[in-house]
Amino acid sequence: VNAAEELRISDPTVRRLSGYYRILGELRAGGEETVSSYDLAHRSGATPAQVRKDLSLFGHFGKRGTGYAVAQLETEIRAILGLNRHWRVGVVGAGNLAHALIAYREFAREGFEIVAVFDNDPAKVGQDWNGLRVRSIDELVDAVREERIDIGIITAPAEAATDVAQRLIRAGVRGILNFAPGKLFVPKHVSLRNVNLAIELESLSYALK
Amino acid sequence: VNAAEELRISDPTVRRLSGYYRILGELRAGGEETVSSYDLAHRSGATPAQVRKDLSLFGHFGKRGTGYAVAQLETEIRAILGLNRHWRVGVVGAGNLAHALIAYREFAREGFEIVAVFDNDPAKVGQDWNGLRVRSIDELVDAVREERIDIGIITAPAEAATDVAQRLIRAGVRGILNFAPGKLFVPKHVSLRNVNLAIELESLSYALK
DNA sequence: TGTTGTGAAGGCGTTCACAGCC
DNA sequence: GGCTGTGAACGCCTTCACAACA
Repeated sequence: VNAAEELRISDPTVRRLSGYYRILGELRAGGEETVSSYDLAHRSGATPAQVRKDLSLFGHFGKRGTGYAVAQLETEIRAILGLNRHWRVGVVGAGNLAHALIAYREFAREGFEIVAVFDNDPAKVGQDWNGLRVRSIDELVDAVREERIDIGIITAPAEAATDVAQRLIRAGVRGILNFAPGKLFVPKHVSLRNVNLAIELESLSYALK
Repeated sequence: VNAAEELRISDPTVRRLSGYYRILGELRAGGEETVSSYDLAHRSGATPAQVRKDLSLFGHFGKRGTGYAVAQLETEIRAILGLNRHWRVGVVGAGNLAHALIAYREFAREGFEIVAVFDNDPAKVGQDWNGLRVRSIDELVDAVREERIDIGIITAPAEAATDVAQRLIRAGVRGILNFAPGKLFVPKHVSLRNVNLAIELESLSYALK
């Protein structure tokens, strides 16, 4: 019974699932075979009821009196999150953040492969980045199509972000992860996630004041 | 009239304020003197009612029929967010992400100064990073106290994050921005913000599936 | 007239509490 | 006895709608 296609799942739920998924990987590596909603809750920062409700939206994965089978639940969530396929990713902006993303082990492990890097600085174009040649922004639209890139990550500065997003969308990417501050307008068939480091630090500042 | 000390302000509200603040800076640079809740809403992705409600939690900043005075509102929000003071920041984990943070112009402009970098890799300790000497993790507690560091940023790998957080807390930081996956347990006098890149990409993956 | 400030209504996610099942 | 699955209650944030006012 999979209700995913019918039911609307909230963003917080999806983000928690991602958390459960990581924990399940650790539990499996540690030899655990079952886990209760209480344990998952404690490790993830959620509540037991929350864990059960989140999982029940997608099926009946648990056994009363026992809990959830670690390996099976991990497989279920992998499928729910769409991690049992390969995602081809392009990064725009060949700076330090791009370097950090390319080096990030977690990504490759979950099926996100960075297959292209772009920059508008002629001095950077042509450089070798972990085996990838940095390409010009002018090649972006064609390259995204050729490389069949699904997801674009914008690490370019704010001034360039709008233009970069338009190119990515024109080239047909369906998802964008944006690190530049400022609002991007995207058509509704494109999914957008924003990570704004200034907001994180400023909300900390507010809490500390 | 400042209700900040009495009223409980929600996290979403604070994050939106941070967005308004950035936009106000742009408007001022563009020579705008007033702005309406409609305009701020459109530029930030909120709704006009939301903008007015957020601002009304802290005072009566607007003029009916006219809108908000850009420069004045910017000053108000700066004070609300605690950005009219200097925050001393330490980064733990001298990798690519740390490089990106140190190079990030936005931070310095808003009063966040990175004054120390730490790593546990002997090969990195002693290296020069934009004028900062990379210090050993073993120096962390003493250095945080000496340098009067308020905020710690954890860019270390997941395995090290718990230990790093404990050291930061023992040394007396009041805020932590954590980039490592996994839950950190902090006492309630310490504020914690998490940025988890895997969750961002996986929630995109879910939306695209 | 144009726009703010705000009580009231609405919507949505979380928590409760317990029936159901192993 | 232990733990899941879930309808109902709750609480919180958002949106509405309009009075107040420049």
